[in-house]
Amino acid sequence: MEFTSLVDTSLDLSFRPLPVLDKVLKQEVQSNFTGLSRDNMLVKDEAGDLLEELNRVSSENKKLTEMLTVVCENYNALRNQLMEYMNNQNNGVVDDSAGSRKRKAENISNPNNNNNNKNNNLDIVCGRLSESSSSDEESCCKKPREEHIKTKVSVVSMRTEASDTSLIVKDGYQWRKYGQKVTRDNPSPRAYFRCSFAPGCPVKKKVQRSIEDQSVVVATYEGEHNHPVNPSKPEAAAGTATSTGSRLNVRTIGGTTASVPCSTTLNSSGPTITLDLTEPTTVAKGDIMKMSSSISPTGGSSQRTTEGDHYSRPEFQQFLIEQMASSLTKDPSFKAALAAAISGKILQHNNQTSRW
DNA sequence: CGAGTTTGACCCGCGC
DNA sequence: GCGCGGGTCAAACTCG
Repeated sequence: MEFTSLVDTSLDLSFRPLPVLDKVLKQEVQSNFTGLSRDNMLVKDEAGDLLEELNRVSSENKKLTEMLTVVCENYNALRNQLMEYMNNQNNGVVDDSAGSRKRKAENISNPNNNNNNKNNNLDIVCGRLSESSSSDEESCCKKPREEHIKTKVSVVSMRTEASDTSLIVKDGYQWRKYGQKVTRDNPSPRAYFRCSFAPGCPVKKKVQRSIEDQSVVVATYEGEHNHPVNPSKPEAAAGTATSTGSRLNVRTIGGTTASVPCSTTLNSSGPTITLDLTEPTTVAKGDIMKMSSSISPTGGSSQRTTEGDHYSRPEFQQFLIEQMASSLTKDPSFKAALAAAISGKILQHNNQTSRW
């Protein structure tokens, strides 16, 4: 969805006063000046001062307008960059498993097996992948792709009941477990899940209990969903862990953090956000949006939610715009500058029309 | 009966 | 080249 399609965030400072307003202003100015003409001597000094003041304010307004233009340009440039980044994320989703390896033995011994059929299906779904099947292309694109995937990795840790041995993290999506492995560095097994809600969805997640705290389940998400959250599980979509009552910590691989209306903690792997979800009331979607958009002034650059695609959702974008608008309108200096710019434009316009 | 889970085997990258 | 370990596959099994 086009970001700009929601709200035109650009500031239109070009002055096009309504004819009625223009008339009223002219009358006002005229009456003021006719009133002043009665006492010319006294007015001359004041007029000189006022003109001086007017010139000063006008030049100030000019500067402010220029600054505002620069700010708008910068904002637009940033917005374009953001759009580009988001488009890249949406379009550049690569299923690293699909175009991938086929079992050598199976290919030799049984070339018509199900595995081949599966890969063909995936090639159809993710047309991009079939293009990259040649080994040359694969090798030359390997590094950037890996880097790209790295940017889409997010980690979610969730505190569960100690008695709960399942490795289930309910997050609104439908997952299919395809493997489990005991890793060397952690005695608890790691479970591998693939998103099964939409065919061809490239997202995978690994779930493993924390080595430091066995009651904490750490889920690592890779990739980005190419479909919305499962609508049949709205409670889970809001980030609620339903099974046992739990706490949810969200952080990105980059170690960034977010200021959210809940407690923040520091652990060995960096700052994390703890959402106390043990309460029976579910977290509203709006709250998640708030959390997603509340960027810590001290923490870092960005914060992604569990799925990361909240950014591309219209509700989030609307919320972001509202936040930006409200922060601007709450800023008295911005309001003063805007008022001065507008009044300057009005005066400038009056000067021009009075000259003609 | 279909969808999901379990689990042993296999693949592959990486370090030595 | 070899072994290790993480990741994946797929047949067997379970469950609703």
